[in-house]
Amino acid sequence: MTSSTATSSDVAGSVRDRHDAMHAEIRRRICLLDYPPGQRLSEVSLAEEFGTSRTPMRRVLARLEDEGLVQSLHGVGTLVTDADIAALEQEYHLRLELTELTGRLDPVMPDGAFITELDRLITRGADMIEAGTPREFTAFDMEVFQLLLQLTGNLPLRDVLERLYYKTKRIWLTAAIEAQLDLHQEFRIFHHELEAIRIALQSGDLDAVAHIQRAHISMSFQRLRKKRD
Amino acid sequence: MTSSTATSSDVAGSVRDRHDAMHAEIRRRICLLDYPPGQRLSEVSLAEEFGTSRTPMRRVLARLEDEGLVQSLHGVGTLVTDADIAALEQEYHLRLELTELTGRLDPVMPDGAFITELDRLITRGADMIEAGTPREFTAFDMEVFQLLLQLTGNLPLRDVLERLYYKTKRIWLTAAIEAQLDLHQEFRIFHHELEAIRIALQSGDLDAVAHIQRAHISMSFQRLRKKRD
DNA sequence: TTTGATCAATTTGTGTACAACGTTGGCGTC
DNA sequence: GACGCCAACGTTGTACACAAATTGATCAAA
Repeated sequence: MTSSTATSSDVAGSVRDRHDAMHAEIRRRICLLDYPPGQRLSEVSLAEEFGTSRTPMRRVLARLEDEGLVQSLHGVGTLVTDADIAALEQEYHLRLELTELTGRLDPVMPDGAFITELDRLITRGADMIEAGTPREFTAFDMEVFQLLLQLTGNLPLRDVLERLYYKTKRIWLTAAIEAQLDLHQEFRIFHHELEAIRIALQSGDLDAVAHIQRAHISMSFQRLRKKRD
Repeated sequence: MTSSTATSSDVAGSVRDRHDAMHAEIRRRICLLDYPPGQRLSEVSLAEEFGTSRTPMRRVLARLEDEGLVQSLHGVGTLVTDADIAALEQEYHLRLELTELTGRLDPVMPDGAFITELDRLITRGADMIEAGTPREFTAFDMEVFQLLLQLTGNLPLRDVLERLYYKTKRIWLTAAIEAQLDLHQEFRIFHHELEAIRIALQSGDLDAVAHIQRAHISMSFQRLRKKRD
């Protein structure tokens, strides 16, 4: 899960790896709506679950707060942040542009393992079109995102895109469910996107891959906005 | 999620404001090379200086670590991160593109107070060309950056640009000093840039302002790279 | 002199008790 | 019945004591 953390130096990163693992897991739960917006998280409960004390858990939650996924209020609790439409719009616009940048900044031509993994995901996605739940679809979407992120070697760009993804995806999902968006149609469109990306990859055109992603992110947000009216 | 985070609700943000103030101050010292790369920071000393204990200070340092300005090593200390040329190059490329975006994503037409402040800074910069020290120049550069950042209303973009600025500026400065770059020439060029920006602002062309900034960031990095050979 | 191990000192990481703060429910009064 | 006060409770923020880890010095042996 926390595979490619590349704690540059040595084995001393074991402590940091534990923190990263906790952070990734809680972030995943928030994105999968296991912790829906408004949910109150308990520092002591989470600390006990991960077999540690409040101190390290508080550091993880503080990082999630800096990333805008939770908000800690003195005397109240640590709450999963709720939808902020204005912020969501700004984050989406920025995500569009940054996604396009992945094709221009340090593009990394994928190796065989990458293609194999992508094909595996495409097949899994095809099976999921009919029988998939929203939760499974979101988990699938996360995996695809993490894979395609490797197409740029620009690490700061990766970090920013990852942050924006986790901050926008769950809000999009809650809004999509609330607006009764046709999720099965979304699955089909996503499947088409992946096939288009695969074709572009076979041509070795990473810039095209980036623009395909950009187009689909844009359209996805447009569909949601149209449905909300 | 940095400085101007509009502590949404009420006075309860006083605690958070204290943290933000400590964070901004230490970040400033790092950027001004008061804490040069490799410097070892003491949690207890900093805590005492800011009139608090290690716990809140550790949270501030953890945030600085997430931003890549320091690195904490168990049993060793908290060290100001050193130059990483490969990372610097990636950060600069990303900064270029994001700076250009400020002219397209939620551009904010400046009001009178903004122009007044810009004129004040330009005048101060002119006085500094002959008599300014590298430290004063950097502090001046920081003020200009913070002001021009207000030309975009896209908050996530602001956050990312701010992070990249503080991560790259100090490394550029150390490398510039080490490569014996002509800092007075850099001052003059910067002064010209500000006058060009002022003209573009009078035309109300925020996209031009963004491109001027982009061009100067690019050229600044090019001059440094040429000097390093 | 060089090399090696051992130990003390310093630093970050963790656990825990307590303070600060907001919420909620009950109780009393109007 | 409605409104307001207040106290008890739960939660986050802070302080401090201790554990874990690395570094540097010191000393002994080859």
